[in-house]
Amino acid sequence: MRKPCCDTKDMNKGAWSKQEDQKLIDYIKKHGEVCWRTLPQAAGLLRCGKSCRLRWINYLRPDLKRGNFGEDEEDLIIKLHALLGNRWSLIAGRLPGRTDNEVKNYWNSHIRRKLISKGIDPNNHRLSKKIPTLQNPPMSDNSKSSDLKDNCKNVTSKANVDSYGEISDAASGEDESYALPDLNLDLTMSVPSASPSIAEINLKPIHESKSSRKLHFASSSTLVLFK
DNA sequence: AAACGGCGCAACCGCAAATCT
DNA sequence: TAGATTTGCGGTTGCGCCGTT
Repeated sequence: MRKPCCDTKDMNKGAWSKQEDQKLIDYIKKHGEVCWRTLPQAAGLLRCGKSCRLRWINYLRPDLKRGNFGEDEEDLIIKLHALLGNRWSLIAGRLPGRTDNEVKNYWNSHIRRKLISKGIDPNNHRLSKKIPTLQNPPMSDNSKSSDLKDNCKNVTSKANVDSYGEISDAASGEDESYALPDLNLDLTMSVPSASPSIAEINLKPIHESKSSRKLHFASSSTLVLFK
């Protein structure tokens, strides 16, 4: 069994003090984002490395934007979530100055509720109750729904697009066509020979995220991409 | 003015992926 | 190549703030 990342005894937990923040900032300014495991001791902090990393990434980093999300950012989050599901770090990677935690919180506290109130299932971006007419779109803010609708206009004939501009959750694993918004993502695709039934899609966020994770799709699913 | 409830944000936890030895 | 260690991610929780009753 692997030991925990740090001894919890003798470690501070909970909210960070100004002094702790300053110590962390000073240390990283001087040495850069080095080994998080050893950083706390070297910086004179009674925190575990994980906690330091989180504090730096989510709060102290100088390039963070903070403040309210703009309408365009919100729109982009919705589109990216439709494409990527709950892959917050990838979504945040497309939003300069935003962190995965921030995006996740914003989704859960604002967007999710908003979509639900408009009768849209936030998990798969489908209408959870059918709203029949185009004349009465489900969103009170028409610009958003029409944005998504516009993005689905160019879909090939395989995609089913309803009055909302329905988008399936790519991560849901459902055997259906996917109508994806035009996101200009850097996508490369390969089919590993060892597992011909699975296609691997490498998602490389353009904005600064170091890691690129692989999404696995059943090959029976059809991806419909926009030009 | 006090109590209560909802909301938003920061931080923690557990797990998996990536990297190192 | 396998096991150990570190890093990163997503889900969840806890707490403070603010509006309502």
